[in-house]
Amino acid sequence: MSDPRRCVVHLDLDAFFAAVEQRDKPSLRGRPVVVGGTGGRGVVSTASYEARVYGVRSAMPTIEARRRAPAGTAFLSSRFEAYRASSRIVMEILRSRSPLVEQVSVDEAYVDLSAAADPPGWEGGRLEAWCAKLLAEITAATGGLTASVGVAPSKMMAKLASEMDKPAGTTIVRPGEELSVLHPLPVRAVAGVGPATAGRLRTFGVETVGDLSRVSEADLVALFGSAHGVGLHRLALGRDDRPVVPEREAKSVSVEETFGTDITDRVLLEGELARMAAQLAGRLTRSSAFARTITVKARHHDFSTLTRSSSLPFATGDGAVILREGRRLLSGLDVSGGLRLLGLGVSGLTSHAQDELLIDVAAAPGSVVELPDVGATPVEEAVAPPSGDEGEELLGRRRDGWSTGQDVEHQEHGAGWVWGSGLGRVTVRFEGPLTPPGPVRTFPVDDPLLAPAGPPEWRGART
DNA sequence: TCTGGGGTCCTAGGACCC
DNA sequence: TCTGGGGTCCTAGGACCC
Repeated sequence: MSDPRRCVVHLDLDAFFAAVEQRDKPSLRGRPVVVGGTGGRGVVSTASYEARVYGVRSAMPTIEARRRAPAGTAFLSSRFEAYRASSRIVMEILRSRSPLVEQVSVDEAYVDLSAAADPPGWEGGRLEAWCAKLLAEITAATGGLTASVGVAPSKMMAKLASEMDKPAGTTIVRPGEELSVLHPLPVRAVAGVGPATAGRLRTFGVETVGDLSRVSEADLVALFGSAHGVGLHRLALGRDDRPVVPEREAKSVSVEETFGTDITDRVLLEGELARMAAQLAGRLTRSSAFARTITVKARHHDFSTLTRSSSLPFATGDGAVILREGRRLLSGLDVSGGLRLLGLGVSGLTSHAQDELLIDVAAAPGSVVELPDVGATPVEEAVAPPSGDEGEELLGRRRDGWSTGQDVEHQEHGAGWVWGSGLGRVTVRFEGPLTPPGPVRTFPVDDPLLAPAGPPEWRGART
């Protein structure tokens, strides 16, 4: 069993993206809201609880969600800036409780309370009171967002506990109670058991974690390999001593895009590659990182996906170098059948550029070392000119520049959000987190009085 | 139903070196 | 001439997670 002295908290913000939208858009409160890709190939990121009633789920194609959801459901594109702002507030609150906080994603974190200055302990009702206070503080500080929390002696059990009473619930699994909670659950509850592993286990009659716990470690290793097999065996027995790790260094950075229609035109694809290379270079620069390995990813019309990668003899943060490698890798791929997705990534990250001098020294005397033209070519100039409206349309981008849910500011009507756009018009609802539901007005898409805006200020909202 | 975008970790084979 | 074993690096693909 895991160390009973450990006390791990898992916190999960409830329907996070949708909840932020309902907070910031009063007319959507109490109504079904679906956040995610709104285009033909989009998928759902988050559905509000009102939308889940109709069977709308995360990762579902948006097309399917539109079929299931009732009329009047809001389909919004994501506003990551707004979600990050609220996430930061929540993470700060968690860090005020313990120095050991591991942020898993924008809406999820572990806290190791064993490292806290004044841990509440398992006995009495102190832990319950501690959780209630935490959740109340989060709700107050975020303008009404709710979270669910689980507490247990290990990460796995804390996470499972946080899922048992949603939304806004608290579940505590005390030392010694783990197996009675864990074993009745389906195998999918174990971290690392996805559709493939669950499917293979089912063919052996293994349905629950209890079933899994009765399979020998040797059999699991034979089936799933050493790392996965050993891990499954331990977790099924409730043994989980994975530490709460505050900071991890990124191992790779990537950008990818699924197009509105499959693309066969290499000029268009190289233009996309250039955009991605510039984006990657910017992200590397901002984190003072350099990369040695470049990877191109391509998905065909039939969803088959392949990657091609190559490692440079030096680390680079230069978009032109990344782009040149990317183009070389792309040139070796067959795109005649059309690509539905193109991606570009870098890995082998280091915090310093291994400058070419090192390679020079390492090279045999007299040999010629081909140096990269570091920084010589601005990425934008290294490719064909932007593809124009026709290209944008093929790529599946909005030509009018407005996305549903986006924050805007109108010089006469004030702050609002894009309710919808098309046919040269954009409709805006003028309301914000601190106002009552507001009126709707329609403008030409190029109305000079209308401009994109940052996330609205919600502090002071009544909860 | 027809499948996003950002990641992590693992495996396996081949090259290469000692 | 035919043979070893181990270690590291690289590439490709797949499972999984949020």
